[in-house]
Amino acid sequence: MTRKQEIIDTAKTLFRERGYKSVSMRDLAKVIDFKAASLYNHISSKEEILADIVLDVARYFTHEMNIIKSLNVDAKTQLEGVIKHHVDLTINNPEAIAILNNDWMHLEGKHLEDFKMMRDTYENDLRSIITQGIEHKEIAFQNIDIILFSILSTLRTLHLWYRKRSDLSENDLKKDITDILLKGILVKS
Amino acid sequence: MTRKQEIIDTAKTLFRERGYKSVSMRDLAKVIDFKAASLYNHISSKEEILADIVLDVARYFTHEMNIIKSLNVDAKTQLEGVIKHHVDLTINNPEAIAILNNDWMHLEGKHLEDFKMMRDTYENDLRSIITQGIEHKEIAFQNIDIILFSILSTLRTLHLWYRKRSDLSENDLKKDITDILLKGILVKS
DNA sequence: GTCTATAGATAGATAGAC
DNA sequence: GTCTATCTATCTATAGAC
Repeated sequence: MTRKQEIIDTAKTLFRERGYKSVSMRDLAKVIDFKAASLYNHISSKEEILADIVLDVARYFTHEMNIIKSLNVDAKTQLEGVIKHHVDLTINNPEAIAILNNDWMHLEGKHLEDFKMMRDTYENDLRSIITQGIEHKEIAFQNIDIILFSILSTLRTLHLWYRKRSDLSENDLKKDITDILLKGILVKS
Repeated sequence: MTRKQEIIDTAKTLFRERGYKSVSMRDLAKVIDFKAASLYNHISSKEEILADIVLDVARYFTHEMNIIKSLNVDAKTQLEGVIKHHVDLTINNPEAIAILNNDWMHLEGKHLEDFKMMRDTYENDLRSIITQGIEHKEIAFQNIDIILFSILSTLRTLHLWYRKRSDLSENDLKKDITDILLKGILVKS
C-alpha cells in the first residue's frame, strides 16, 4: 500500500466519523504518526483527498449502471441489479458512501461539477428504468419520482444501518432489501 | 419575532445549505446585518443555536410518537400516523430535519446525550409498532429491523426530495409515501 | 520524504466604549 | 443592545533544513 493510499484510507475513517470539515490535517497526520506538513508530499490539498474518495465511488456507480443498461433485461431485473451493486458497495466501502452522502458539497471546482454530473446521470438512468417498468406494467405504483426517491433514499443510507447489523450475510441483505423495496411490507389484501 | 428567533431562523437556512461546521458566526451575522460580536447578546454560543434547532424538532417527534402510542389502534394506523407527522414536519420545517440528520454529532455534552436518548426511544417505539403488526399478521415481511430502517431512511430524507417537488400537495404526498412504504411498487403476482 | 518553523487566514468568543 | 478592537486557538499550506 502506498503512502497516499494509507492517507486516504485513514481519511475515510475520520471523515465518516466526524465529517470532512471537522477533521484537520493534524488529526489525520496524528493517526498515521506523521506531522501535518509531511502529508503534503503525498497529496496536494485536503480537498484532493475528499475528491479521491467521493469521485472514485461515483465512478463505480456510473460504471455499474452502464453495465445494467447494456443488459437488455426487464425493469425488475434491472432494479435488482441496482440494489445488488448498492449492497456490494455498502459492505465493501461504507465509509466512501457515507462521505459521498454527507460531504459532497465540500468538493470544489471541477471536482464538484464532475460529481454533480455523475449523480444526475445516475438518477436519470434509474428514472428511465422505472418509467420502462411502468410502461411494461411490471410496476403498479404510478408516481415515478416517489419510487425513485424511496429506492435511492433507502439504498443511500443503508450503510448507517448495516453498521449495527453486520452479522447479516450479503445474500440475505440483498434479498431482504430487494423484497422490501419492490414488494412492500403489508399482507396482501 | 425576537432577535434570538431571527438568529435561529437565519442559522437554519445557512446550516442546511453549507453544514454547521462550514458556517461561521461572521457569516451568520452578515445575513442579518449584524456584527458577529452582537450575536452573543442573544445566544451564548454557536452550539446553543444548533441545540435549539435540533432538540426542538427531536422533542416534536417524541411528542407525536407519544400521542400515537396512546391511541390504541392497529399497527397499520399507527404507521400511517408516523408517516403523517414526518410529512407534516418535512413541509413545515425541512431545514431542522436536514440539520438534525447531518449535524447532530456536533452537539455537545448534555445536548448530545438528550438527543441520543430521544432518537433511541423513538426508534424503539417504532420498532414496537412494527413488532405488533407482525404479531397481529398485519405485516407480512418478517425482518423487523429492515422494515424499521427502510421506513426511517425514506422519511428522514424526504426533505431532500420535497425541495424539488414542492408542487405536490400535502395530502397527495402523505398518500403516495404511505402507499409506497406499506404496499411496495410491484404489480401483485 | 520527514521534519521544524511559520506564514497567512479565519475561527469562536470576550472586553469595554457608546 | 450594538459596536470596534482584540484575544487565543486553530486552520490549510509552504519554506527550507536535514
